[in-house]
Amino acid sequence: MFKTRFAPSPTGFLHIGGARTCLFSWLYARANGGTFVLRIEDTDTGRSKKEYLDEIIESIRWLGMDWDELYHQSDRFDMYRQYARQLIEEGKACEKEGAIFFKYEFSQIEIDDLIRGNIIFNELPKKEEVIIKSDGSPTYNFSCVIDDALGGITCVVRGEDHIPNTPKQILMYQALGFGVPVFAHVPLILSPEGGRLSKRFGATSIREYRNMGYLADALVNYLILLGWSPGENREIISLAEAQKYFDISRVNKSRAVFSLDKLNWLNAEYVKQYDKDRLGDVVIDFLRAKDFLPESYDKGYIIKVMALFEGRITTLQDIIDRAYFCFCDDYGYDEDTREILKKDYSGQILVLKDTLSQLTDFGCAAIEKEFRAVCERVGLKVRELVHPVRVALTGKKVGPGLFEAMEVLGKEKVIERLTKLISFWKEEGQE
RNA sequence: GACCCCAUCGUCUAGCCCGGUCCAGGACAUCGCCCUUUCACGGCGACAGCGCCGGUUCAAAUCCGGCUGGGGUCGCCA
Repeated sequence: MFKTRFAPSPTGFLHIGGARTCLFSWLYARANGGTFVLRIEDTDTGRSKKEYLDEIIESIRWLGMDWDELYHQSDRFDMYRQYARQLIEEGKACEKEGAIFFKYEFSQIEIDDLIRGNIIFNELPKKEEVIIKSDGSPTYNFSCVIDDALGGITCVVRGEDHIPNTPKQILMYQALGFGVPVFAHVPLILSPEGGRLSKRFGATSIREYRNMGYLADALVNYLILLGWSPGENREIISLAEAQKYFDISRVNKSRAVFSLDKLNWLNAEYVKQYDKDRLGDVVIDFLRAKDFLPESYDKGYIIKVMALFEGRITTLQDIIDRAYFCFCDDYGYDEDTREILKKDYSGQILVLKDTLSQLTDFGCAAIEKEFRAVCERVGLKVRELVHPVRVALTGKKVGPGLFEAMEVLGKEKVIERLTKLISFWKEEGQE
């Protein structure tokens, strides 16, 4: 039976690195039909905060992971102290300056690591380790060993920054008479600058990525690819599928640099391939969180707007920035559209307006047919009329396909906005 | 400083365990071309890599050793 765990400390938000470690641990358990435990390492009572804990739990859920057990180390202090006392009685630990120290002898220690093979330590820098602090709380190394042993964790999956802790912990397992589990130290994630993923790099917490408009499925897919590969040149893979193929021994030993470019590509890819109805729900949630959702919104309309921008946006935030005209009428014409609006096409647009207003089928195919016919009638190339009309309808120089956009906006708004452009030219002419 | 980890295109990686099929495959990014009402999407193509040295071998990205480079840890933080 496989059993793994993820043991976050609620002293900060869940960041990219932690999420990836959690993911690999979860994947390893699920790929083998095992169980997964969430253990909250809140032994540092001063630094642990409930808001961090809530954020961590929310992020893990958002990414699509679940767990079979969840417990807090802060509920188990008595137990840790009991084991420490046992060590004192056995002469393996001693009380000093109000704290309890575990004493150990040097010996060669071998770590059984699923990712990097065996790691051998020939020397340790110290010969004693604090296990119970003077305030009565346990230290990380001690509570970690006891919980992993008692919880029946078969493989400890954690970041490679814990490798130096492992020999000390193995000594504790042995002193306590527990069996030693297998380990899997996953490599760290580096920031694009090469250093550790931290303050230097803009966004590090999972929540920030959510706020920026990344899809959970895309972010998870990206994280899965960072250090592991399903092979066969596959890049797009869901959590559910990764669960089938994940093999922890194939996780890379080397550190990986976080690439926002690749995440962006994956996110755009997911936006394109996502089930339309589901994307609608996700977008609605996002817009609501951003306080951009109209009081009376129509999911069908939002799905149509998304179709308009499919292949043109990378994050959900782009909808707010670029599809503003789909939700509001109070936009002005961008500065960079001056060149397009320089020439006055009022006459031709008036013809277009009249023709379109008589159209009964306001579908994009019919609109395009009429639009081209009008161009021919007034002696303009299609491109000459397309650009000013786009500015009229969107306020922008670039945007979605014009005829599709017209269909989505509907006849009434199109006519209204064309009229507005004609009066814009009128005013310009008077100045 | 001590202990430990790592090393394939700029980046993520396949290949490495079981040497030849690899003058190293895919992807992102970049740059061209095509498509086109703009921007994109898409299609096609280009650029670009086995850190170095030595060994083993008929043959090494693949095995061994050394070097160099990068990283982690050395808290009554986790």
